[in-house]
Amino acid sequence: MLNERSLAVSQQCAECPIRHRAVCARCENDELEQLEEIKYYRRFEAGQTVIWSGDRMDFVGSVVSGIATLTQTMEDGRTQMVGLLLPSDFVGRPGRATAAYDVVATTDLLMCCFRKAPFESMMTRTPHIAQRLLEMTLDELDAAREWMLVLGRKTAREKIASLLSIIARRDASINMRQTSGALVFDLPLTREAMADYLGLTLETVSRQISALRKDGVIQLEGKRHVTVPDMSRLLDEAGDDSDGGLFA
Amino acid sequence: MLNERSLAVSQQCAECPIRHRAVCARCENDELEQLEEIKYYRRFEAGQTVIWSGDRMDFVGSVVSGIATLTQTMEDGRTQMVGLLLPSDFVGRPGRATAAYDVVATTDLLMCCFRKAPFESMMTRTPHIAQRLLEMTLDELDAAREWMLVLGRKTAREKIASLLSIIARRDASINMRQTSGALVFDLPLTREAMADYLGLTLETVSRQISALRKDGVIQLEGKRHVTVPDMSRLLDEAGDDSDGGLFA
DNA sequence: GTCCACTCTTGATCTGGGTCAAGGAGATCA
DNA sequence: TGATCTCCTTGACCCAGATCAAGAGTGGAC
Repeated sequence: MLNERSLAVSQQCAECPIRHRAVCARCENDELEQLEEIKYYRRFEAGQTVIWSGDRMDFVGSVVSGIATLTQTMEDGRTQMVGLLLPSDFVGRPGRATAAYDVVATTDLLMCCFRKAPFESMMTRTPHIAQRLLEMTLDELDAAREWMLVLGRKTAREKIASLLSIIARRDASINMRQTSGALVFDLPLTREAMADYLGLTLETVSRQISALRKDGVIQLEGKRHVTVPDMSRLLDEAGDDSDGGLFA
Repeated sequence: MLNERSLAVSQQCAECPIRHRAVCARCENDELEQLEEIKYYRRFEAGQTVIWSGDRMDFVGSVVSGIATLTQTMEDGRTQMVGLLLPSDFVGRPGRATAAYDVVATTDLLMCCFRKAPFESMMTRTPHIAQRLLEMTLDELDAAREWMLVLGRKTAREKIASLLSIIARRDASINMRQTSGALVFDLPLTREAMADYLGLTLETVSRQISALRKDGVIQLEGKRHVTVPDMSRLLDEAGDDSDGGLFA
């Protein structure tokens, strides 16, 4: 998941948000070289599944560009998105053989992968890599818990506003497309994907977005291009007291 | 959060589920002694707050006995429980100065704490402690994501059944109170706490528990003492396809 | 062009769970 | 033997969001 630390890292390294530094910003050159040897890139088209829940997973890696989602599905088809993977976010779990969630590319996606076994052995030899992964995992845990509040207690309108704030903030940090006070960005998700993230139906998502537009909280150009004239207004709609600490 | 690994650990060490081994089962004796030097116990009564969200947190630790909850609260009073801390579960975050959630003792609670600064420096010197914490954190992350599905997509009845399965399974692992095929345990939470965990109101929790009782899925003796005659029936009600991987 | 597929919007209606309200069942204390 | 408090149950009613249904853009293929 996205957070301030990984954003900072991704800004350092434009070509590849990882350059192994998202994995470990403290690595020395020889360690980076070792990582270099076991890394490879994988490219996915929008809509492609990166890995299915339950599949054998013999790599770990992180997102270079594009967006992927983590989803869980019940046997009757109900699905819940449990994570949004943005550039520099880490995927995979050292110490586990199979994937726990479906990972799907929402947009065209480039991933930087490391074969799991050598990555793990490197981890035992290079303590600060484990520490770095621990920090990242704790950030993700916080994000997941933040999202539990959204799912459990917020209204549909608040949920939409929460999601828009997250995307807006992430986009502002990465692209710096601010002019005046307004934030402008493109929604990287369909209404259905937003619904799966928010525990809503796509109709409700559509209705609430329309309502926010009607009330002037956001402006829409087409279906995906969003302008937020007043970010604090949006945060207010999201019901977030604190401005900090929230991310995807 | 509870999981199979930490359960196994807690079974090894009856007196104190940690004995530092929940922190690291691989520690050598001299490392254990170092931990011994910086450890201390704290005792809380049922209902007491261990720490408030935003407070300075200068320790990490884990639960020895009793149950605590992690909750988030919005300024209008809506609250969402984001974690249930059972014996051997870890609390606190290396590298962060303030608590992110309210931690409240639900029952009388004994915690084994370590002062944060020395614990952190020990962590950098003892790589497998960081790895152990990483494993535990990844387990918690999985649990949080599992819970996102519960919060986002399950019905009230399924939510109750999910929570009961978790508690039943945890209790079965710890206390081994199985006779015949039935599981028997006491609910460690009030209806209100269950509601906060499940994103429901306490009235709905009460109604759904009554419904499950009426339908023979569970039996109740008093308000808290539960018998599950057929665990697979309960799991079925919870809508869980897979039996594994679920915990609090 | 004009199909077709996909995504999105909007309306009408229904319903699960929230809200409000009135007790009940145990505890603890005097 | 109540008095009171906390926790829980149950009923009546209501509403936010689900469901069902009917289009409206939009864009690619031919």
